[in-house]
Amino acid sequence: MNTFLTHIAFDSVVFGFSGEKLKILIMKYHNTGLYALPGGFVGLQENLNDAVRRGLKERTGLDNIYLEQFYTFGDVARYKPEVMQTILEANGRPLAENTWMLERFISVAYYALINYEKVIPKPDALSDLCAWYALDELPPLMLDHELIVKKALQTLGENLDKKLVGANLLPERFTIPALQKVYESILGEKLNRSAFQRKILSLGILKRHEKEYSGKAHKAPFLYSFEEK
Amino acid sequence: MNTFLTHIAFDSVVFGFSGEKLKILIMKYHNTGLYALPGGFVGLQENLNDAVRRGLKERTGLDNIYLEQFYTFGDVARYKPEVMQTILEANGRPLAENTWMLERFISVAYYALINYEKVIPKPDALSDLCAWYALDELPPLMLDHELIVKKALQTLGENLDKKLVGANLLPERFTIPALQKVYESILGEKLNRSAFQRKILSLGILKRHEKEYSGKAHKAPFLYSFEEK
DNA sequence: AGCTTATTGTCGCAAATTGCGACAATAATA
DNA sequence: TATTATTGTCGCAATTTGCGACAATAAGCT
Repeated sequence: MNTFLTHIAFDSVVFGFSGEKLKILIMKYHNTGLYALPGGFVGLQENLNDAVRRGLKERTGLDNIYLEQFYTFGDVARYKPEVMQTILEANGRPLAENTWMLERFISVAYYALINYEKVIPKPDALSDLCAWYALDELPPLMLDHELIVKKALQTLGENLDKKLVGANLLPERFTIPALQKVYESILGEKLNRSAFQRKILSLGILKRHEKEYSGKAHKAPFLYSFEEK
Repeated sequence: MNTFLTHIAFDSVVFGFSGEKLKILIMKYHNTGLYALPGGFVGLQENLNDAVRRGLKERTGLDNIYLEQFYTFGDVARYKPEVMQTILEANGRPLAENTWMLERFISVAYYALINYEKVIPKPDALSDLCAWYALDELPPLMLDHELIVKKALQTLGENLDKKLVGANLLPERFTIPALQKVYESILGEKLNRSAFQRKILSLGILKRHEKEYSGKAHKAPFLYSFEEK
């Protein structure tokens, strides 16, 4: 007996920021060469959002992740049973017990923003790799996962200014210039430095701390964190 | 044998504008007193978006409707099999053949914007009413449908300025003051008249036509339509 | 035909926001 | 002490927005 809802899956686009680049978590399935977004299924008695958080916890070890649902993909064309069959066979899973996984799925997609440094990605039972890939160096992804990534990035860009979501990609204390680099990678364009600083600070939700001495030969920037309230 | 995907439904919040008020389409199920959003299920070989358009066509008679997916509701708490059972029994549908309808559903929600005048709402086989209700005079809706409406309105407000989506609620030719009333009902606030006119016209996507003589004792406004290109 | 009323199209101006360069203030190095 | 790279701010022009003023109607009323 199956313990998950049939025909429903979720996929997560997990963003992190490192080396001045935006990266996402990608899985690689055993013995298949197939790359995919981390995803999963919804338990019979489990809230959809909880299922996604459970999946993220398994992949990253983190609770309390910034998470947004952005689109549900439901085209027939994304139904390719031979792909799932390949994955199951490569893992020695009997098809007879997993026929529900060969049926058509609709996938609810979420994006997550996390602090890159806090994560040690963990593969699941079917995969031998879960790792960061820069957005401009992604391997070919299976099914429509490249489309999902594209739409995630677009939605993230549109939501950037609602509060200060971009800062979820940085450590708890961060500098304004670092935040600007996050914005620039998401939007794919350079922003004016002084205008950016003025705009961010005018939101009035950042608290200034000590300076950060990088060891480089120039003025040290201040560190900021979210203001508690 | 069931011809729809199990565990997946869709609901539509169909907006129209009439009498200076925002309205939505609401169904009433036979012999139950239950009010609900128009919705349906996805055929085994049917794209999700196409299923929603099919449902809208059945309810409104219209093709080519402005449609946006805005959220997928997947909490366990929205699973109330007794509600669906009540509806089926009130229609004399044998439960034995419809057990899939008593299982838990995840619902993908869409909002549609249509020209009120072009629609003659049609009930479906299970309902005896499909009619317009002003947003501030809605009957109590079943399950979480009031939450769905609330989120639809919120999303619509956030997307109002992307192009000129609000104009989809008006006839092909409309006046700027009429458009302003649409915006005001969606946003729930008064807008400055001259600033609104200037902003809308500055988008440069409206074409001016003849004046509209209302028979009232004052200057007649110009009619506009979307510029073709 | 004038006078009145309600509403529309525009304009002007002040206030707020944004783009962009200038400049002084560092932190480390030579 | 001079040099270099980067940061925090300021000033100013350009753009956008909020808001009132005013002329231009369409029709009703004497």
